[in-house]
Amino acid sequence: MATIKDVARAAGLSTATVSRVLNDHPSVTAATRAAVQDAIQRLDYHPNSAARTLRSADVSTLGLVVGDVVNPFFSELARAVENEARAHGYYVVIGNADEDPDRQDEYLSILLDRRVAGLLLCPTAEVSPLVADVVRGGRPVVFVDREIDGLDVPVVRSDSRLPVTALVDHLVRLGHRDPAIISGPTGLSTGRERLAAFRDALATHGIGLPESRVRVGDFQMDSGVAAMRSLLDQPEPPTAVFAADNLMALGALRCVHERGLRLGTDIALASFDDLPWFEYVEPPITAIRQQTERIGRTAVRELVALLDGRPARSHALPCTLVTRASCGEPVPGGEG
Amino acid sequence: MATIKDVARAAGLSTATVSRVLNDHPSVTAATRAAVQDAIQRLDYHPNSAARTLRSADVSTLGLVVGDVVNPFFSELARAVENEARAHGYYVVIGNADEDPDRQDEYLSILLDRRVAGLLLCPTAEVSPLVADVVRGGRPVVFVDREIDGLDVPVVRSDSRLPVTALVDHLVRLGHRDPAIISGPTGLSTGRERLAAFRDALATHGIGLPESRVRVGDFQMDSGVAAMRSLLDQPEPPTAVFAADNLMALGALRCVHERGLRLGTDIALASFDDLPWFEYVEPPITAIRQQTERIGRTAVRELVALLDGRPARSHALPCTLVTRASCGEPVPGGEG
DNA sequence: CTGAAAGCGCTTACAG
DNA sequence: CTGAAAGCGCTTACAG
Repeated sequence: MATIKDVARAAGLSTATVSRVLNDHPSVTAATRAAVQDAIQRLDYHPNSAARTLRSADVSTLGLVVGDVVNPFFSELARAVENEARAHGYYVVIGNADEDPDRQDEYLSILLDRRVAGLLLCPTAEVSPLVADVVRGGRPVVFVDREIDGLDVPVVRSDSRLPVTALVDHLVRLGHRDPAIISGPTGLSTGRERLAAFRDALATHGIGLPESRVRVGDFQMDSGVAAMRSLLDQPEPPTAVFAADNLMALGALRCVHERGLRLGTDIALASFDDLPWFEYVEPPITAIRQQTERIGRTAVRELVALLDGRPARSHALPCTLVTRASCGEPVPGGEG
Repeated sequence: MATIKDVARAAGLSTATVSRVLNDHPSVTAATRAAVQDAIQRLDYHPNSAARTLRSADVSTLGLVVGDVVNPFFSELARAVENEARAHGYYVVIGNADEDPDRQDEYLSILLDRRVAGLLLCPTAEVSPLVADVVRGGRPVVFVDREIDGLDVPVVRSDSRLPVTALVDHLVRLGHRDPAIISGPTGLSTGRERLAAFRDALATHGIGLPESRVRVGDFQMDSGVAAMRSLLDQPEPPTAVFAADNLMALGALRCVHERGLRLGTDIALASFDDLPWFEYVEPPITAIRQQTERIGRTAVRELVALLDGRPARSHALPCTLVTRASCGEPVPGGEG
């Protein structure tokens, strides 16, 4: 692999000059610049970023470790992060934890090894020595979507309490007296919060949430299928199910179809996370809509603040309940 | 931040010995090891990985530049790539081109700068000097999903001809005499191939494909909405539309709903790319199913072959037409 | 405007 | 088993 020395030799110049060209230093003649660029071209030279960052930390790239790339919430988030980052002059390199704490840590250290300027992390586990180290080491980190107790890191996420309460009110109004939940992992803040909000809102209506009405999935599709089956296999199955993310809702939907049940009539279903196609299912699916793009953009802004030496703060962004017909009779003016 | 020197000084040893402890070198006394570990603890020392990888090249990571992260095809591909890569001992770092050739090139060079061992690329543009350079520079590269004319790079992709022909037969059998297509960019091999296959298959039935039956999108959702509107706004709109990827199909679906049309009755719709929720729309959507996971895994295997100094080859994997009801009356035994 | 030289924080033959 | 020293590929004052 060609090094800066090879380029310098090929161009008949010093490595210092080559370096200046690489870094767009103003004091280089156009001719010299051209000669260097030509040599770079010919040798297919790519600067070694390890060496580069050893001298001066690379400040052009942010790292994003996402919970699960195939989850539309995270891919939309990734796109928003990228767009906002570019507006600030940063690139984004993505690692996929696939909801696996070990993978998360691996990508964390890979990204760190590559000396990204800052990190956006959707934590996949509550306890990770690596994450704790990174944070305490003073590296610029912002959490997205999920937080970790005891770590003082800015978090940008949705506030689930209000919309979940609204959903429960909606369900109760439609006559559901025993709603169930397919929860996310209780080891994740989002899993815990949505479950707690659901339980508390039910309590308001004098409805309990016994074990027979709770299944814990992993935010991925298959766990939604399994959870739904298990809920429906009970002697007295629930009449309504709230899936704590879109992938588990998709899994639940698969189960409903498997069994030939009619959505909205035989069984009500609602999802945390709204997706475009929810509108086109028959009947359309009631969902809690997060401001995914805003979450991504806000997180980047807070990270950029950190990088600029300014203080960063946390955000809990509001969500909207979009009532459609999947929980029973359609509500007039549904798209609220 | 503490360096290896600080640790050495604190422990009264040389940096060489500290390094040996860090790398679990066998020839270190237990006592020495303990002393070093103690110093590391006290100073909260974290090795500088840039310096580390400067000495010993990192060969553990592959780069993947994807066409568009929010496209489920690519996110499923990314997951498959990652799983297969891990089975071979590699990590995968992802860059998102967002179907933008400039972004693609930027991520290409970022990944190259960061010294990935090899590259998986879904080319976003036919002409890219950077891509050509990389390939000619002899770097291990495998194309996924799309190929570039004139570049001799192994490609792993779907063979679209057969399934598109089957789809056209299906449409014609259901009485559609003027099917239209929402094509992908003709600057991309996938865009061109699917369009050509569609046109050729129609010709077989003595049906032409005039300009009024072709709209060109960019494989993203909004372009599907616009294309569908434009198709339907004609004096004599088509009775059937084939969207050349899932995101444009979703856009087309949005338009169908906007206009209050009944899918399968007022307008037929089929998609290249199958998605789980296509089954749950009313009526369910006919689609061409790619072997996405297999594409990803095969591509990694070919790249690994290249990295191991073995020859790599191209693959055109077969697809299946999954006929559902969105193009007219349901076909018995649809899931074929 | 350009070059010689020091040095970023590590690892690793080479000695002892 | 441990240390002195060279060097990985860059960048950047410091000269000229």
